Amino acid sequence: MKKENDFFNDVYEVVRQIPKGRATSYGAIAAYLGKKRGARLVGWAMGSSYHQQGIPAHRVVNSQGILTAKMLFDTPTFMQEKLESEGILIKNDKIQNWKECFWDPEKELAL
DNA sequence: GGTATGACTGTAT
DNA sequence: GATACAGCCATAC
Repeated sequence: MKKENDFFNDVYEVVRQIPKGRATSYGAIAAYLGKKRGARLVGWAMGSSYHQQGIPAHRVVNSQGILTAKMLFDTPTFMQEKLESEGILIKNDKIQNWKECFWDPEKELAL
């Protein structure tokens, strides 16, 4: 079967649509794609493609708003500084106003 | 096709 | 609050 609409592709689409100054969680994306417990796939998919242009992977954090992947970027501060530059307040690698920055694709995209 | 792994999440202790 | 364990799904070997 064709796979042009891979899980990866869907992840890219969603992540690309994350507005500036906002962030979302792996679980939210997974749930939006129908993989209620496939958060790991989202993270894995991102890790395999965060190098690609147009994928603001730094806007994707875990359910607690913690920058779990910051260490995987070129620099451990890249992710935090990037988010801070967009207006997101971060402390201890964790988004302080997480609930305010949280961008839920199921609601925002309102499919 | 089975085993191992992963940027996760939720429940249990 | 922190640690431990289990669940879930796709990719890689």
